[in-house]
This record gives sequence, structure tokens and C-alpha cells, in this order.
Amino acid sequence: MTAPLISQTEPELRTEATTDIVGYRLRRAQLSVFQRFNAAFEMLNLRPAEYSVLVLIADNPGRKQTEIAEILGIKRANFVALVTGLETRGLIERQAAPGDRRANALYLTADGVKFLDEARAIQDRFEADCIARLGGVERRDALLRLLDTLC
Amino acid sequence: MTAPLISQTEPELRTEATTDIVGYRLRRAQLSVFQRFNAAFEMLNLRPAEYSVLVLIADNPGRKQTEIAEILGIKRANFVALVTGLETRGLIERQAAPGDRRANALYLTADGVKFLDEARAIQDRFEADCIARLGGVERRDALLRLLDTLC
DNA sequence: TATTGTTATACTCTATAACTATA
DNA sequence: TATAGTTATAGAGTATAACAATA
Repeated sequence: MTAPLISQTEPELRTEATTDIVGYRLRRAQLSVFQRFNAAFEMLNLRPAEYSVLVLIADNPGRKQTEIAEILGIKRANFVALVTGLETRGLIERQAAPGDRRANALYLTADGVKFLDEARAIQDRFEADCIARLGGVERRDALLRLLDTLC
Repeated sequence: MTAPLISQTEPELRTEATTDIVGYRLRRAQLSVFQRFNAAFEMLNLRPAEYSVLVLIADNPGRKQTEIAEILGIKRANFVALVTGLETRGLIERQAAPGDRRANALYLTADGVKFLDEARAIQDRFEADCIARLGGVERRDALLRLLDTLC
């Protein structure tokens, strides 16, 4: 019922004032999910942001770098290295944007399409695991709605 | 009902495949909450991790550096600079730990206690704002439960 | 031998300023 | 003059290895 007055092992720390806080729990959950994501994508050597970029390019071929970066909240200066990395791996291409010679239009390569097929399969399994942990699709949707109110 | 076949402004990007994902929404919500936290604590010049450290020391005076660091998931090597920063500001003290001359026992100073009073007041208002955004304490609790399943 | 605090180091992510070529 | 991409740079946060003092 109550804690023993004298603990024989290490006395527990009082953590409620720090841990019963929305921001703290959000951070811990996000770190945990990203760690599992990185483990799942270790063989593909793909970061969460890189996965998002590939999917966005696949679903919106020919868009400019800045457009893709903006959606993900990545500064265009920091987006350069990310795009260069994916291009060096042969997954995407920078092409001349029609009508604006300053801009790069982004496209998946054939290798990028194949690679993304694998990545999407892994992500689908990963998302299914998240949904299972949450206790079903309804609870996943409830979580997303709650998270949106915090943005 | 449906989108116009020809858009007169910028055609919208398809983002569902990236944005309807637990990890992505978690990251966006966490960044948003931390940005507001940092804005609220700008006048106190206090980071989220620093606030947590002060609260943990206040509620567990005399604990060793490693104990506090472990709870927050901070490597003890990285914890040194954080503790030194708070000590340099006169908010906490490293004292000799009784019974173990290797360890530092952490305590709030008198200034630290006063400072933490202010910080706690700000945090209480901040948490109340989070609860209001979420739509009440029940929904906040529901969110925390859902987040825990992901850890 | 193992642990505490520490230093050094490196890698990621993020933020800003400034340059170039185009618009 | 403004914008797209780029470079350089600096600051957080995080990770590992290694050392001295102590257990």
C-alpha cells in the first residue's frame, strides 16, 4: 500500500514534477520512436528526414528544393547537404527546372524508386508496430489529433 | 467536394504519405512545444533540460550527478557542462558526497531556490496552456498514456 | 576491477549571414 | 529588388574513448 519507511536498497528518486509534464513525455516518446526507426532502417542507412524527402519527391516529382524543404521545416541551407547525399547515392536527381534557371527540380532515379519500395515496406511494418503499441488504429488517430492541438 | 481540376494558384503538394505517420507528427509536436517552452523561459535563460535538473535536485537534494543524469537520459560526460553552467550561475552547488569521495552531491543554493520558484510558476502556466490546447486534463492524461505505450 | 567525474573529440541537427546567378 | 541554391560557420545535443581519483 505505502512505501516502506526504511528502504533496504536504493531509495527511489522523486521524479513526478519533471516527468508528469507534456513536453518531457513528448520528448521521451519521440526519441524512443526515432531510435526504433533508425534501428529498422539501419540496413538501408536511411534517416527519418531522408525517408520523408524520398517520399515527398516520389509523390511530387519535379518540385523545387525549397518547396520540399519547407514542408519538412528544414532550412534550405541545411537541405543542400541532405539532397547532395541522396543524389550521390544515386537515389534522386537535380534537374533544370523549366521556366526558372535558378531552381533545381527534384526527381527520383530508377534506383531511387526501387530503394523507396523497400523503404516503404519497412516503414509500413514500423507504423503497424506503432499502431499495435498504441492499441489500434482508433487510438493512433486519437494520438495524432491530440498532437495536432499542440502545434 | 473534390479539388478543382485546374488550380489557379500554386498546386498543392501531396504530403499524406509523410505527414500521416506517428513519428513525423511526434517530432513536429515536440519541436512546437519546445519552441514555446523556450520562448516562455527566454527571460530566465533556461533550457528544458536545465529546468528538469533544477526540479530533480530540489526534490532529491544530495543526489549524485550520475543519478540525476541517468533519470533524464543524459550521458554523464555531457552532464558535466550542464551542471557547471548551473553552478556558475549560482543556482546549484557541488558538495562532497558523504561516504564516497569520488562523487558530487548536488544541492540548490538559496538563489537557486528563489530562481526555481519563478521557473515553476512559468512552467505551471505553460502546462496549463498545453492542457487547454489539448482540451482538458482528461485528454492530457490520455495523451500521456498513449505516449507511454510508444516508449 | 569497477565506478565517478572529467576531458577530448566527433557527429548530427539546427540557425544565420553572405555569396552567385538568376528573376 | 527579391528569390533559389550554395557555402561557411556556429551553436546545441548526443555519442564514445580514455584518464585520474576513489571504491
